[in-house]
Amino acid sequence: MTQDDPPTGTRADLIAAGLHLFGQQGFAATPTRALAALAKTNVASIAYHFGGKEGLRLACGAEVARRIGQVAGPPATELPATRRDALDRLEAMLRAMVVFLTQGPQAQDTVAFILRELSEGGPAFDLVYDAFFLPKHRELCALAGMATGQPAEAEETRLLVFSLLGQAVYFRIGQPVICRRMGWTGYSAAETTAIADRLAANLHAILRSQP
Amino acid sequence: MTQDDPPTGTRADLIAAGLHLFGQQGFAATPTRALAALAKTNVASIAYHFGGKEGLRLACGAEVARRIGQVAGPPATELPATRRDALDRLEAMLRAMVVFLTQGPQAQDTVAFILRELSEGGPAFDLVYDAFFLPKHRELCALAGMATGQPAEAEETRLLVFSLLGQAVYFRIGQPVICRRMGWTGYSAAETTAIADRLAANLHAILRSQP
DNA sequence: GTCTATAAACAGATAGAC
DNA sequence: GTCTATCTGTTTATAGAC
Repeated sequence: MTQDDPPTGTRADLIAAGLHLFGQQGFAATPTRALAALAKTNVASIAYHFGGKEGLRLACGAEVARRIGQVAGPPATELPATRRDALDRLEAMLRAMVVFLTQGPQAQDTVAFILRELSEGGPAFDLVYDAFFLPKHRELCALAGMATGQPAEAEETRLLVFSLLGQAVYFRIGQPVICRRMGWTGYSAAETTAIADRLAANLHAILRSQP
Repeated sequence: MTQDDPPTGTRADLIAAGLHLFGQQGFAATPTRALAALAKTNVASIAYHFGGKEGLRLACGAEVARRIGQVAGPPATELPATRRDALDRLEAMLRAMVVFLTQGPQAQDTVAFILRELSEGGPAFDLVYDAFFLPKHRELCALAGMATGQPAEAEETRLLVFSLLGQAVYFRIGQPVICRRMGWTGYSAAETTAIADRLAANLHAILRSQP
């Protein structure tokens, strides 16, 4: 139910509506009527399918965990052979993350929903932390550790990885500020590339100066 | 009224309650009764002093702009003489920002409120952008431009400054994730220092590799 | 499974005494 | 300026027809 097939029909429509509206306006600010209207169904179906508004929120969290499991895949079977390989893999993952955060068709809703749950301390947060954040961060730490020569789970390495991730996440969270200051109307392909190039340059500079 | 003396009495209590609760739970999720209770007054006083809940939100925004104006001060009169000076000033400002974001007695509420308004696209956002974000970012760009030898308002410079800021902001926004992964219970002095050292090291690595 | 109609709780705003 | 009591609209959840 967490890792299996995607939901269908009215359930899927309501979850899609939940991801979109909860992510955009927040949980409390979203009336059930708006959810039902966006999903082209009636308010009662929320209670029928999920037991209530709160149940829909949890179902959205489960769906996010499922989608992310699909995209991220297993945490890479073999470790890279050389420092150079580790650095390349780190850059590839960082670039993929920027693309996922700034572009992404349905990813936009997924990302917004997670960030909402994070800032609201919502119940879906634990789910996503265990299913995604923790394993992904460990994977990045293993690569960063190999690139710097330090232990993967050392405090410095974990903090270093967070500082790298933070740059990417900020461009999603601070989008309104950034776009206004940059004179952009949004993130199209050109802007995403500019951001990814900047962060890749930072990555190399930071890791090169490390040991 | 925007730059003058701080509010007093019931007005101040309500604004403090607004900053705290709006920042923590969001605007829509905060009932007026909770605001009145925290401010140790009655619900009617919100309408009396601010015209309504929305008015209180704006007053909170104005108060944030006022506090920030106090802390940030004027944008530094003279530019640094050498590249080395520019780098030192950048590091000092970055460290001050980390302390402001992670420590800070009343700053915690102030920061949370701004981030809420940012993510909700609230009306207080424009106020804070003009009063703080834009001038501060310009100041940082001037320093970064001097440190890298590029024009202060070049796209690369503006993006570089955002990537530096993003690291700092993320440690505030992602606090729940970060603390769980690091095994921290919160940000005390030791953790703040560790973060600031990490970001200062990143700053030097990035700017050194720039030109 | 889907829908309409309604119930019960709650929201923000306000009138009017003090 | 402060407060209690109340008004009016909206919310979520549910009962019951189809």
